[in-house]
Amino acid sequence: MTTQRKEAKRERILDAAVLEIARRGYYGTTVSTIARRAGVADGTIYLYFKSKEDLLVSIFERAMQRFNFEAAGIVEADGVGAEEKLRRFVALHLSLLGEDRDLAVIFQVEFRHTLHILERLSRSRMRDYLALIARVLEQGTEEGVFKRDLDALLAAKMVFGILDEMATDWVLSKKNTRLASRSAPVTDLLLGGLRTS
Amino acid sequence: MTTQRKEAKRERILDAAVLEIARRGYYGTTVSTIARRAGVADGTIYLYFKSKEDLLVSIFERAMQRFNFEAAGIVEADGVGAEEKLRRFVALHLSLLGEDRDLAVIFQVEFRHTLHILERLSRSRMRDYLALIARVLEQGTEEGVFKRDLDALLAAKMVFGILDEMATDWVLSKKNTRLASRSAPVTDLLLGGLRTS
DNA sequence: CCGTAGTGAATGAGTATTCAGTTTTCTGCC
DNA sequence: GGCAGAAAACTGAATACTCATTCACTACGG
Repeated sequence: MTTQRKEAKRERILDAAVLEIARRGYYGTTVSTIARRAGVADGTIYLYFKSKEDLLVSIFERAMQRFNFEAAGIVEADGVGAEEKLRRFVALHLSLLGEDRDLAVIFQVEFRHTLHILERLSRSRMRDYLALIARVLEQGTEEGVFKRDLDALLAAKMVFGILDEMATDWVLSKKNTRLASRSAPVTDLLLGGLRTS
Repeated sequence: MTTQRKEAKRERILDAAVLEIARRGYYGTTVSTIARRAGVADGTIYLYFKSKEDLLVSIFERAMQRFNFEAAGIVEADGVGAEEKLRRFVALHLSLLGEDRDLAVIFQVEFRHTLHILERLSRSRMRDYLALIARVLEQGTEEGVFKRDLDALLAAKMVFGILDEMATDWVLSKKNTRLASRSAPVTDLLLGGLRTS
């Protein structure tokens, strides 16, 4: 079997897992259910993934790879100011999650299942993502547009916190709003704060 | 048995549950383990709680009652400006979680187990908590110190998002920092934003 | 001495993972 | 092309658990 065909099957299993886990939750989804949706036998799952948990982590890895790739494109753009980069970053985060509700559910809910999984995830790709935000903030202070005394990493976590809460709130809301529509108010608050200027 | 003694036993079970679930996770903790730590038989748990899930929800209810009580005290204080109220609110949130790591773990991780539980929780006490933040922001716009065009509820969610991320980050970090030490930078960013003024 | 509270072994449902057997794909040869 | 044999991929029923919940019985307090 060619590498390409194997890769495609792996993707099919991951897609099936995203769909089922988003709807029934990680513990509510059996490996059999995922296998059935992917059109393979239960045992086949274990040819591609070490365990059910490994499957969940692989969903995360695949998604974060895309997130980080796109985010890096924004951060590394030449001749773009920090403010504009931040604007784009916020829009990107909200768009990527807002365009795939199943994935959003998994990111906002299912990945937080146990301290153990959360620790594993946050130690990996998550760090890179936060570092990218921090880079934008550092650029901003260098340009003199962002405050001089900013702790870039801490501030990056706050930026992430806002985006994360927007996503969770959207996932939980029944209303049919677009997540990306919150880009502007989020950026405004981040840049200008609550105070009147 | 007096109501008081019954209440005390219920509290003991809740305390035991907080401790065990924080350490092993909800799914990693058996009802037997909780019973053993509380010094009661397995069956006794079911005299006080409908199910294991009800136990988790009861932990949330008990904690949120305290949170909301203390938060309401801040929001309803007479003769205090919105900026100062926000400062106090941030400090309160970070202190309450920072002083009880087990409870913090449960809040930041275990409560988010399934969409189902999260929905249940966010529809109840969580709403009130957000509403309290929103009230402070509204007061600020009325006073003219906060921006006029603020969507108070949306901004409240952003405030909450930052606090929530600070707490999660603290829970996941091995370092021995105090969560409350982040009060000042959080408040600064919220009030003044990233931009130089 | 009775009703309330508590007990903990038994139940029964659920399911991740394995593995002996089957099918498909690949390889080298005519 | 086509074919045998080997290797790789796949299958799904059986295994080997784990645990929430129940309930017949016991102990206790008023």
